Amino acid sequence: MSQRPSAVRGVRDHGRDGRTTRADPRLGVDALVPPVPADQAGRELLARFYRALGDPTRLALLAFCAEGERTGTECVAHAGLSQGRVSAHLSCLVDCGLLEVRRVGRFAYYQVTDPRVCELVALGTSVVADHAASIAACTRVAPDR
Amino acid sequence: MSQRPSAVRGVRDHGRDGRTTRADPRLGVDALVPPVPADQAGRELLARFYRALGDPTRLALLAFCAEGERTGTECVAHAGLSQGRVSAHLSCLVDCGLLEVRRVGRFAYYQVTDPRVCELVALGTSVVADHAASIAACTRVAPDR
DNA sequence: CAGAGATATCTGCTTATGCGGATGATACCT
DNA sequence: AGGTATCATCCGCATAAGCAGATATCTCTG
Repeated sequence: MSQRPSAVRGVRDHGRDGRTTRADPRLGVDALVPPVPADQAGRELLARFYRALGDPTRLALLAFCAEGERTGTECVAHAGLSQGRVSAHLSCLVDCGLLEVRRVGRFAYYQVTDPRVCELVALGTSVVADHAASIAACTRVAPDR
Repeated sequence: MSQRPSAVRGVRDHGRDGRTTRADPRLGVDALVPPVPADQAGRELLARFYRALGDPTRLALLAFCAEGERTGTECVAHAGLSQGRVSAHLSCLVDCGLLEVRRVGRFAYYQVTDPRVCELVALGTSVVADHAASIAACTRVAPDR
């Protein structure tokens, strides 16, 4: 079946079969393991949350609504898409906890209020800045057709 | 065209037309605006990055490779999917800066090394914990067909 | 109450993305 | 060299998810 990679081949030895582990002192204790849910359902939820951030239109709306409260109509004008589509995007962002909505009469005021959302975006932006070229080249999982 | 929402209607007045803004003292200065790129191309990159996190299989692989270096074959066994698919997932994660790969002979050792990745996952998990029900209900943007 | 504006939802279409399985390219072992 | 294991890429297929446009609701104004 699957072979064990044969140990240490001239590369610096740092573990039983030449591999680093979290116990490896080179990595330090603060390089924590990400708290990804162990159950499939939890991972599906987390994945769905990240997918909500995985659309350029929603990111633009998020930035727009971070500057202050915005009505749906203002968001439509800003996004330049159909009213129905923008409404759906906004609902999605609210459902995922990325945006809050305050309803007054026939108006809906959207705004980013959770500071974690800003941190999340800041971290993402930071990583992207370091890998822009390869991310641009990554045609995701499916080949570029 | 679009009406201006008429100002202040009994609700607490906190702005020109009853809306909060980032200048609103209630929000404080540390409630920063998320640094979403102003250009469409930059947002597309950032969105693509988040989409890489938006798949339960990739999240599972990320967690698996955070515990220490893992070979491709080990990842295949852990994910329980076809070898080709897992390989593509891993390449995607590497391209997006979420995973690093070290190649030795015919083996590829994958591992999470960037602490920002862990922070990113921790933040996401935290927000998801507060909105689990509505995220589960959010059939994304497309209606549930 | 009738008309207009603001939102949300539904329909049908198109593209993106996940999947298995085949194929190909290397590296390792005997 | 020949056989096998590891990993990457390609193919065709099925579903997810984005989009515009049409309605459907509800609210406000006159």
